Amino acid sequence: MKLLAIDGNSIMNRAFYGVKALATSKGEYTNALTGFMNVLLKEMEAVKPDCAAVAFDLKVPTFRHKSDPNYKANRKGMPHELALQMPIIKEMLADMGIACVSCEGWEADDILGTLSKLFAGLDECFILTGDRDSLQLITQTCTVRLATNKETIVYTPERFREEYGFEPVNLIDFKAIAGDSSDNYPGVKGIGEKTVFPLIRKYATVEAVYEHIDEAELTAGFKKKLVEGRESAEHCKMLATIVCDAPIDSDKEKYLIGERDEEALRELLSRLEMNRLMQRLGLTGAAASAPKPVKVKDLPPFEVAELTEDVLPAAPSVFTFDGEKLCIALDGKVYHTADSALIMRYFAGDTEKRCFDGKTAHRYAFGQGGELRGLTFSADLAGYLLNSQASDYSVENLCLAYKVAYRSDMGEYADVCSLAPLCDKLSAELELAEMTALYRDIELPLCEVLASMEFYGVEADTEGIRAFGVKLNEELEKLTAQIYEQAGHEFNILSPKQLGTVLFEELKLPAKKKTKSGYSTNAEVLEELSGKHPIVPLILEYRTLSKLSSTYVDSLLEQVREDGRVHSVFKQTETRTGRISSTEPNMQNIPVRKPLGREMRKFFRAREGCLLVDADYSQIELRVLASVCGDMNMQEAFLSGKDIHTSTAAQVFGLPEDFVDSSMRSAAKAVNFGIIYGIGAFSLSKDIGVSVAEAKKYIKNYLDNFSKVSEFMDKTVEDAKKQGYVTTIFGRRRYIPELSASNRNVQAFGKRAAMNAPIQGAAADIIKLAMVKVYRRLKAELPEARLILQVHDELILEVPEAQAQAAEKLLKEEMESAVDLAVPMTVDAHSGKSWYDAKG
DNA sequence: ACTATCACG
DNA sequence: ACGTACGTGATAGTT
Repeated sequence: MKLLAIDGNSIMNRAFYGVKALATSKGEYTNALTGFMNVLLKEMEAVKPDCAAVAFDLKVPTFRHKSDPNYKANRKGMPHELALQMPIIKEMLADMGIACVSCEGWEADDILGTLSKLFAGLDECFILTGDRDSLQLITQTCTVRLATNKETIVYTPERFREEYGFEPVNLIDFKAIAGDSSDNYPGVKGIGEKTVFPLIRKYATVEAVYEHIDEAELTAGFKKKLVEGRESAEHCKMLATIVCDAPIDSDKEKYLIGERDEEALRELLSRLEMNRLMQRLGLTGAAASAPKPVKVKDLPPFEVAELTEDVLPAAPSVFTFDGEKLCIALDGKVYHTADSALIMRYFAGDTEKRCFDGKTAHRYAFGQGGELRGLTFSADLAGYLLNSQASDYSVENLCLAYKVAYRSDMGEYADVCSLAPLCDKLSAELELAEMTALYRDIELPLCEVLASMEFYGVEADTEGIRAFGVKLNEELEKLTAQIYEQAGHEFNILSPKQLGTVLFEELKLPAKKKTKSGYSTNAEVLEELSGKHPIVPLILEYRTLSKLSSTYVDSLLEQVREDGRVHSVFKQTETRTGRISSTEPNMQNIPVRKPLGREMRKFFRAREGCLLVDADYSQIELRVLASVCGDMNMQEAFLSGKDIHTSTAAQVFGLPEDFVDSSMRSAAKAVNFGIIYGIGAFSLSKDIGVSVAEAKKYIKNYLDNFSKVSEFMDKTVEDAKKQGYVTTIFGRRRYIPELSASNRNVQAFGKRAAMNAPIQGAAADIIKLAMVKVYRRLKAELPEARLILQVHDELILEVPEAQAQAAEKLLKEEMESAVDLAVPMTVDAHSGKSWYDAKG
């Protein structure tokens, strides 16, 4: 028989620290559970055992209070966030038919040892742990599978010998002398691994080492220490030895993997919102042969029929649409059709509709020269507003998360059949979370705007791009030759590994080892090295050009459609802050900061007879901050139309504005950015090239001058801790589970995210609202003008030349008046034939 | 699938 | 003692 024996504590611990903070919408922690199950399933797949057992320590983690005298003693134990997940994993394992073994007074290690003895001989045993202690258990039939952050290392006796140079069983002798800080036994003081390796390789055991201590090749000092530490070594050998006779059940049959209790598992995983795992276990979806939850089984099935002219709904209905096939659910019946004329008849009707993925339906309607009317709900958008950090807003997942029966019994119509109760539930949740207005007035109408932007796209000058690419490639070839010459040989310049070897080993440039896998060669490092060797600037140049060539020339050309335009996809449920994102291609990161890259923007242009009208908010995030924190000093700068960075510099440096020079202004600019991002002195100092102490002074001066900003940040973090989320002025939420993590860095990140979200999020709300308003006014007043792009604080229209001026005025007006805050939302607008020209 | 890098706001 | 600013997407190299 094959046994997979798992060190439950060790793997849970690894999973807890290795998997980012995860929690359910109710705040229940799930990261260790997720990590554990991922490893478990992977190992089951690899080992294919008949038996399995998970060993746990029985030291029950207690929830001691600070006033408890034992509090300190417990501090090094398990963090609460992990402790809370321990009983759950046991329940989960039980539901999976896997035995959990623990034993009063015995550690998980000992249980593993005992199991390995039980399954010795004709059986095979695989021990899964994250702890190298167990390597002593390796035998011909017992393999240790060591879980690391990346992969599982399989330790056979051969593999162990290769690495350590002695037999697995002598690991205890090694540790007895070298000690083990994590298990807290000292070994022999003053003797480390380096000294012990040759000793154990030669003599194998502690006893033998002392027997031959006179002939050993050791300095007198080491010998003395060894002799003095003899007692400790012998004691530690006992501590290091895993005991193999724990009183556990010795009936092998008891460890056979049993049947899963699918019902219980489904309920547990669904409560924990571990949807991917459910899928992996085949507990959801039409494909699952598992018995359906009673709820669904008892519901009456929908009658399925082809949609025809005479059954076009006159009453409110729900629909799904995948780009070809329309499915409508109404009164316990599902109607479906792929007939575009019929689909458009349905879409054009004013009757109330609720759906999933309204953007796709809208875009299809535009493609057919019509429109979708009467849409009052799109479930994906509601799911996104309720929890912007979920990764999947499918109907199935939403049903799971909001406890609505998913009608998997209806096969391909499962989504549409589940949709009406799901929308009801989501509407109620939006109301509870006070996001109905945000939903109704911004998010839902925006999906039509985005559909329109995707449908119209933006014209791309393929000839121009091609020619630009040719020029780049000529330059790249020259650079390649020069770089090879400087290096003395050919290599792959884009390989960080090879480049690192060339720069830091062959050319002996000073390295700061930064990344996990080797030398860091990013632009920041290379900039510093720029004067030290002529190859460095060549490489920087090569990187720049090759980025332009691969990302912005080659791949862009592939994305231009037959109509000569690129139709980016604008994702509305992607970011945690409320921004939209852009893909295929990403039109929100087209180069602009450096002159050469900026040239790219000449290739995005208005179609014949049109101009592009471009408008962007000036300092929208700082204006939002000034407004929401109520700092009159900061507001004054915006109200009087001052340059905010100069004004900030004057205050931070305590000088009149006339005395602020450009380096002071740019330092102040960095401080302003830092404030928005949740400032840290270290990063600020790195950014502007001053000492950390100096940076600290800047920050203190800033916060002293703008005291309301400081108060706002503190209060925001407080609120986030109390409620679990922060909100924007429009009520958009972002949950910050990281704030209750035990890891300090994770917590620090949570704080910064909490400070940033109300600002970045409000700016996103504002431009989204502006987009809806601009879209509506254009439709009414300048129907030939199109909103075609959004770049976070910037909107771009394509407008017939004669109407460009009017459009520019309209655009500026609507953007500036989208919200009424304590400071003006100033907008700069320009027109031009290309994006380059229109950017001003 | 992950890492390093770099493009944008 | 330790790590280091918010939010994205695309590419090429590496595992």
